[in-house]
Amino acid sequence: MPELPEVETLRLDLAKEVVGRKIKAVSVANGRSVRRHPSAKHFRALLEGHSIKSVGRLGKYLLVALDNGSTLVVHLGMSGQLLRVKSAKEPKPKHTHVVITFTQGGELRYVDPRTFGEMFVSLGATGEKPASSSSVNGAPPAATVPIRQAVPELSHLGFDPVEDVMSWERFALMLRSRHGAIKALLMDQQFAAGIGNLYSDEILFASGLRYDRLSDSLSATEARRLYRAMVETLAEAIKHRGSSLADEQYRDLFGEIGDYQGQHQVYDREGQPCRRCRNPIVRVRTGGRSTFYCEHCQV
DNA sequence: ACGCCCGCCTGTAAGC
DNA sequence: TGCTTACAGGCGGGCG
Repeated sequence: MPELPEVETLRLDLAKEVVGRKIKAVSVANGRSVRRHPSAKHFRALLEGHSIKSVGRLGKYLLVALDNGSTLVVHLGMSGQLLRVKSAKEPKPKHTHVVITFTQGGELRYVDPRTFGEMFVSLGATGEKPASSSSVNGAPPAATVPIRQAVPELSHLGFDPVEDVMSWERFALMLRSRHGAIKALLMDQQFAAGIGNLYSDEILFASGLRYDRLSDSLSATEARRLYRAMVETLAEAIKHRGSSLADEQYRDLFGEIGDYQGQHQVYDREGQPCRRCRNPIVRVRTGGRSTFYCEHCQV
């Protein structure tokens, strides 16, 4: 379940560890992880011989920019891990589907037991080098424009709550333009990119809002609280290097677990006392997934 | 437009 | 103890 904070933690470490490295070889052990390509060979050929220029992120997608203008896109799905190892001799974990070897030594391994995740190389909007960093005046936040040009496959994604700063008034307007349960909206990647089941529950607790409040029913104060809670909760989780739960197995680039799970107010805390009011945290199932909340603190 | 379900997957854990 | 079942849920697609 890596969500925005976990992917951002990976991005920050990748930026330090792999930028400037040249891809010597790529091996694919499970083609399902590169299913957008006609073959594993096709995927490999697009990567081999190219150097890594920078590492970006949009929602839950990692964007590894290469020196020829194409972008290696990585999504971890439910159980994906990206692991940086110094030596190829280190034992390979089960379900290691893709290995990228660098000319300078060391390798990057993509491990994903459930294969919900994927990797693919995007050639950009026209298959040519994307424009450097020109901004488009008006509506969408400028930061997303180059990314959307570089990776048209991700053009359906909404704003990134960490990268794309906006006024709470604008956010309130976006809420009012939709009708439906607020939790489902937060998790809708076409609305906001990067929030999943865990962080939507934490954000809603921090906002004092129930998961089933209708998005167009929020007062201006509530919308402002939700916006601030969204930005602050995600930022705090990034500071703590993301959440690792007992069953989930999120690991960072070095195989280490995150630290934010200890800060959780509601997620995976069914029956435990609310840290604010001591009433037990409630768990309900909606749309096939669990929602954790406090009946007293969230209205 | 929205809610809800399925299929895709494997590892873990609870239930019988 | 051993088998079966449920659950975890991101994402895309379908249906009502």
